[in-house]
Amino acid sequence: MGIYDSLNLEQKKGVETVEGPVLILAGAGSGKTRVLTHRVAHLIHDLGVSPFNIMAITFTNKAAGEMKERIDNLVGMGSEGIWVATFHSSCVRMLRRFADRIGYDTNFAIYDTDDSKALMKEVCKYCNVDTKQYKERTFLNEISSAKNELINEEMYASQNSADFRKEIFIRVYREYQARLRANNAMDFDDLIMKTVELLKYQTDVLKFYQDRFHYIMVDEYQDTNTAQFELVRLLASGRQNLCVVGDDDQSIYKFRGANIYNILNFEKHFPDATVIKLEQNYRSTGNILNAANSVIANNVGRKEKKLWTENDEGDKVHFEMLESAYEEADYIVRDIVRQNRNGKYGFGDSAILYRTNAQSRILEEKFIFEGVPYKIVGGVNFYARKEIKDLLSYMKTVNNSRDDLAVQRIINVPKRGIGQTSISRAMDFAINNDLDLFEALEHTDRIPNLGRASSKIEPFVELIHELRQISANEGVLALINAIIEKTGYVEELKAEKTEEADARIENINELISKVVDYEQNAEEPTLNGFLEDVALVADIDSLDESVPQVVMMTLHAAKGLEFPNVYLSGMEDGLFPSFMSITGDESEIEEERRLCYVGITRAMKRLTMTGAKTRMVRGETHYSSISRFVKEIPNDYLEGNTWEPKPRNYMDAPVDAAPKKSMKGAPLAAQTYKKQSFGTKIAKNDLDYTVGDRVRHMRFGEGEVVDINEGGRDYEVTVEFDTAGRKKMFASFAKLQKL
DNA sequence: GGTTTGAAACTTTTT
DNA sequence: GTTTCAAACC
Repeated sequence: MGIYDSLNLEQKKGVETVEGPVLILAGAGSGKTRVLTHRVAHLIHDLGVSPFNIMAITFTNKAAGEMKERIDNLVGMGSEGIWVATFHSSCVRMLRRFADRIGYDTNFAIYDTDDSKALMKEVCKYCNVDTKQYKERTFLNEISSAKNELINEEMYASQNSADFRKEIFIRVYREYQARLRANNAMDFDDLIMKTVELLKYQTDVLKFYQDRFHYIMVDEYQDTNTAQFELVRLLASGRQNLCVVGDDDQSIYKFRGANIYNILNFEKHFPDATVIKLEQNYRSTGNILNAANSVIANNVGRKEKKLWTENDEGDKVHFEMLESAYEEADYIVRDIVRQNRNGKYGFGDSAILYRTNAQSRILEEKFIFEGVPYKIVGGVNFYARKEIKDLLSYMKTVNNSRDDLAVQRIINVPKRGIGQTSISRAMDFAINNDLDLFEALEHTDRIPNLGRASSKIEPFVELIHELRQISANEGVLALINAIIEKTGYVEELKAEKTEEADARIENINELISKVVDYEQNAEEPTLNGFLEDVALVADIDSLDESVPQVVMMTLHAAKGLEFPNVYLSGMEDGLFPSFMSITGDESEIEEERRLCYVGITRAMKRLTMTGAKTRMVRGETHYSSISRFVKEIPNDYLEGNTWEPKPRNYMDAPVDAAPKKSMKGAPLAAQTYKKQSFGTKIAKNDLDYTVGDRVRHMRFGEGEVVDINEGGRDYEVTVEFDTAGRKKMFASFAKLQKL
C-alpha cells in the first residue's frame, strides 16, 4: 500500500483495529493524528466504508480543520462526506435539524460567556439576589457544572430540595433556563446537554444518527466531560465502533468540567475494549523528553507509560532566573532575535508559553520595541470587543429578534435618546404580556408611561425591519454594510480621530473580511450560519502557522501544537503552579504539573525555561522562588543559573505592603546566586516559627502553627487559621510571617 | 437622559 | 495596573 509503511507497529495496530471499542493512549508527540487520519484512509480505501458513515470529533475548529486537510491528502476525492467537527458544532448541527423536538426555533442563538453573564445579571435582579453575597459567576459556575454532569434545572431542583441553602440556586437555575428558552438561545453547555437529551428521549433521532455514524473517533479524549462522554456513548451504542485517542497526562481542563475518569475507566465502560499504547515520541530531543518524563513522574494515579525516543539527546533544557519580569522578557526576546540572526531558529520556529494571559503584555512591549513580528493567541477575544459585539448584536437581532439581550445591547447604539428608564418600561411590558422585547417595541403605543420615547423607538424598529429585508434579499455582506451605513457606526468612530477609534475601525474591517470569507467558503451561506461560526470559534483557531512570527499563548492554548524552539516563561511558584492551586490538595498541583508536562513536550529541539524573582501583579510587587516543577528536573537534563533565597531574608522580604523604594534595599542585596543548586533544602532552624506560634499568611490571615513536617526538599507546615480553617502548605512559598 | 468621575474588583486556565 | 460599575452632576 505504501501509505502505512511509515507507521510503527503500535500505530499500525491503531489503524487496523476498527471494530469495537478502542482506546489509544497516545503520549505527547507519538503521532496520534497520523494514526487517526490513516485509520480513516484505511476504512475508506481498504474496507470500502463510505465517508458518509465516519465521524471524527475534536475540541477546536483548528484541530478539525487540520484533520480534514490531512485526511484529504491521504484519501483525496470523497473525503468531504466525512463528518469532522468539534463537539459543539456537531451538537449545533443536530440541534438545528431537530430543534422543534425540544421547543426551539431552528435559528436559535448561541450565547457566549459574556452573553450568559449579562443574562445572569438580569436573572439575579429579577430573583432579588444580593449580588454582594452571591456573585453572578457563582451561579454560572454552579449551573455549568450541573450541565456538564447532565443535571438539568428540574433534576437539580429535586436533587437539592432538602438543602435550604440551595434554594436560591434552584430558583436562579430555573429562571436562567426559562429566559434562555424565551430568548430562543442556548449557552455552550446547553449545546451538549440538550443534544444528549434529544438523543436520549427521541429514539428515532438517535436511530437516525446511529444509522449514519458507523465509525466514531474522538480526539483529546482526556478532556471530555460527562455530558460529552454520554453523547459519544449514545451515538456509538449500536455498533460500538468507537475509537478514542488521548493522554491522561495531558488532561488540563478539569476546571471546565473535564472528567479524567472517562479515559482512566474506559475499559470499565467498554469491557471488551482494545487498548493500544503509543509510547515512541517523534517530536522532541532526548533531553527534552527526559525532562518531561521526570516532571510527570511525580504524579500518582496515572496510566503507566514511559515515552521514549530515537531522536538525538540534543541540548540540555536551559533555565534562567531573572531579576524581574522586565528582564525576563528582555532575555527571551533578545535570545529569539539572536537565534534568528544566527539562522538557527526563525521567528516562526519560536513560541513563548505562559500560565496566565496577563504575562503577555510585557513580552508584547519588548517585541514592539525590538521590531520582531509576533502573534498573541487568546487574551481579549476578538469577538468580545465592544464594536464587534455591537455589530454582531444588530445581526443577531435581525436573525432572531427573540434574543432580548442583543436587542437591549443595540437599542441605544448609536445614541438614539432611548435611556434605561424607557428600556425598563418596555421590558416590564414585554414580560407582563409574554412578549419578546422587540415585539413590545413594535407596539410602543400600548406601553404605559413611555411618553416621548416612543417616537425615538419607532425609527429603530423600522431600521431592523429594513435590515431584515436586506439580509433576506442580498445576504450577509450586504447586511453588515447596511448596518454600518445606516447607523453611522464607522462615521462616528472616524470623527473621534483617536488611536483607539482607529483600532476599532480596523477590527470592524476585519469582521467584514470574515463575512466575505464566510460567504465565499460556506457551502450554503446564511446569516444564521455566520453567527454560529462566530459563536463557536476558539482563540487558537485564528493561528496561522505559515506566517513567520513568534507565537505567544497560554499553556492551555498550546496543547496539540509543536515548535522547534520553545520558551516556558514565569516558572515561579505561585504563578506556575498557580497560587490558586497551592491549597494542600495535591490533585490541584497534579493538574498544574500536567500543564507543565504539556508545555515541555511542545518543544522539538530547544527548550528554555525562565522565571522572574520579582513581578508586578495587580499593581503590587510579588517575590517568588523557582517553580517546584523546575526543581523536579534532574541536572542530567537541565542546565543554567538558579537563585535560591536564604530563608531568613525571604521571611523578612516585604510581601504585602512593599515600599516601592525597597527594590534595591537590603533583602534583595543579601540574596545569593548559586550555580546548579536545584533542590536546596531549607533547614528547619531557618524557619523563624515553630509549632504553637502565631503566624500571618498573605491570603488566609492569622493563625496558629499546628504541625511542621519534613517533606522532601521542603517543610510542610500545618496552620489552623482563625477564619480560613486548617491548611497545609510548604514553608518555602507560604510566606508565613511570625507575629 | 446622558456624561463624568472615583472607587472597587480583578486574573488561572476556555468550547 | 486595568477595567467595570455606581453615584453625582450636567
